Amino acid sequence: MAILMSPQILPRSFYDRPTLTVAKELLGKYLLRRGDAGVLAGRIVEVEAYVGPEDRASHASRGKTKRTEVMFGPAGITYVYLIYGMYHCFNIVTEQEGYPAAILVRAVELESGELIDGPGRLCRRFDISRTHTWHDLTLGKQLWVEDRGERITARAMLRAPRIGVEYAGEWATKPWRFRLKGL
DNA sequence: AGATTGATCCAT
DNA sequence: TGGATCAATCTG
Repeated sequence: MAILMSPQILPRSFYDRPTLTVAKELLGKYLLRRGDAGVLAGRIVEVEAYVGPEDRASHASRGKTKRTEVMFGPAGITYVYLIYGMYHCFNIVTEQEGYPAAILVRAVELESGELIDGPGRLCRRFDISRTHTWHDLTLGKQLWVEDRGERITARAMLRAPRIGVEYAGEWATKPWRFRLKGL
């Protein structure tokens, strides 16, 4: 007998684990955004992990600054930054407080089937901007992530180097991008 | 391939 | 305080 699972808001304990584990498990979860027009849902289909103070691709690799201190914060909060003066990028902070790590959400699939491919396009569609940084995703208000019971196997995902971090030397080659196959 | 755009960071 | 840089996207 199948167990029907009602959507579960991901708790802090989900995010407070090794970032690569959280990144893989975020595939198939749903990003939800409540706005004036109702609730928009997107199935997360691509993410990238930024892990620890040594990761030279990570904004946190040059230490704690006003911008990056959120990456050192508690798991389950958001880090949203502006890139190239034009686009926002939405990240989820992971691991224990004091350890800088986050996951960039790069693509989602809407319930209509439309693919929102790219972090800037995602933030534009979901109306996410820097004002949402430090938002707590575990409260189910405005912005949260749900488990709807879907499980993604390792062979259903593509693993590849992260995009746009060629400056990061050996860190640029780490296969810390995860994307569902066959989109 | 080149333009766009402005917040951020550090030193020239 | 100036200038290089940038976890992207669009247009050609």
